[in-house]
Amino acid sequence: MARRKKTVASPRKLPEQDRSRATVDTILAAAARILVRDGYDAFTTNRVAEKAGVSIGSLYQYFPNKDALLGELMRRHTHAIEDGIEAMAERAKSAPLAEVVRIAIEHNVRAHLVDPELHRVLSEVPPLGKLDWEAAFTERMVSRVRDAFEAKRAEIAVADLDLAVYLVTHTVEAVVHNAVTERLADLKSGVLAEEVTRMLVGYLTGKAVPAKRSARAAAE
Amino acid sequence: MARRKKTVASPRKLPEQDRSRATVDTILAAAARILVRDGYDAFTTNRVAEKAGVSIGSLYQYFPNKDALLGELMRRHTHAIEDGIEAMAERAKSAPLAEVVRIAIEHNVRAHLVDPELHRVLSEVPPLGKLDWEAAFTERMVSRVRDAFEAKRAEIAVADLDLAVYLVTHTVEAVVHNAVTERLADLKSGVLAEEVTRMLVGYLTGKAVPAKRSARAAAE
DNA sequence: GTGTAAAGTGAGCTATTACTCATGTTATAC
DNA sequence: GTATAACATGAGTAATAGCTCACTTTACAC
Repeated sequence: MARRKKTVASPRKLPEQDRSRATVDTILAAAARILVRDGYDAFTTNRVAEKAGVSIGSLYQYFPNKDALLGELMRRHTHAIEDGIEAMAERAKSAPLAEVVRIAIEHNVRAHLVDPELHRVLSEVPPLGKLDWEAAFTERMVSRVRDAFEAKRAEIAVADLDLAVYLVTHTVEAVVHNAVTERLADLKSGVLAEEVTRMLVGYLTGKAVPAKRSARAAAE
Repeated sequence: MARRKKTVASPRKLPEQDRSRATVDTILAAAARILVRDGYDAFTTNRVAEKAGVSIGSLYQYFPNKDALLGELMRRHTHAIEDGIEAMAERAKSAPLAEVVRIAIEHNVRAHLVDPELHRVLSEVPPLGKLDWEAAFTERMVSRVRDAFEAKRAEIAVADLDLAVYLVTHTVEAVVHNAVTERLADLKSGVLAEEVTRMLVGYLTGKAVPAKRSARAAAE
């Protein structure tokens, strides 16, 4: 490392022609590839430029510093995830408690399955840290879940609502996050989501929730 | 960074006199302090030596490289935690399921409350990574919980025992880990442990677990 | 076709890091 | 008291990181 003081900041120059937009994309693609394949240690600006097939000069024409490059990578990944979050929040409004929990989990699962490896690396990256990035997801989830729980207060048997929100959100985040690398099959099949839902709803309502028979038939 | 290839390795020289043992302790104390207060970026060997009030030469007399210093820090912290783990495992053997879960949580809480800040930083450190270190705790917990669950199989209503073990261990770890920074009061008072126990036991047995009025929520 | 701005280049500067080694100081052995 | 090993020092080295800048090439406007 040589210097590291600046924060993210906006691109030094906004790409105007298609050529340069392509360059930016190439750089970001190379950055992601290096991060995923070789880890953060190998993630140097020179290496990114080399792998992207452009000169470092070009890289620094569009990214004022290393953190900005990382930041843009996060921005784009986040953006790719957030499509549909509003739709889910909407669905949750008029849904029963169990469905709210299920939706929260589903959303979380979806977020983790958009380029899972990149997601994982980004969440472990030091500079802006999990504290700035992954925590942002959790925080947004927390506030949505909070709202939903308040609306369904009557159905919830837990005395301390804050604690309930904390437990639910962090359980979901952690279980799903780890499942990406440890139980991917259960994640994709929905088995894990169903099990966690049962656990959380049971806890929240204070009543046992019977297991559905396999797969996840919606029927009733 | 200049070089970084070697793995942990043992001390270059074993301190024989009290003077040098004190030096080693001072170095480790400074290392911990820097990690906790200024983060991993500030954790350079020169800085550690400076803050410890010894020369870098001395540092490298007892630690063959930077990772070894970090490794020893982890070793000592781990050691401080593991006192009593056997006693707990023993207690768990003859305990009912609910008690097994509670003991697992208690152990985890205890582990996180031995120098909580250091614990957190160590678990986020890149080199040996959470993958080598914190995961080691979880893994040991996983295997103990597995054994305990198998012994109590009859009481457990969850079909997939593997999944149950996975859910329980990762929930405990994540919830407790985050609680250190987000809900320390509930962690220390035992409220969080009780709540998580209720949630997990309810899930495992398939029956709702009534809230106790233990600890601090007096009358009924 | 010519002027101008965008896009692209890469040698090299500066800062910093992990680590060495020749040398000095203190404690123990006898 | 002296020899010897343990302990301690810190200026210096090699590697590598982030980033600059003087310069060339390409595309667009007219």
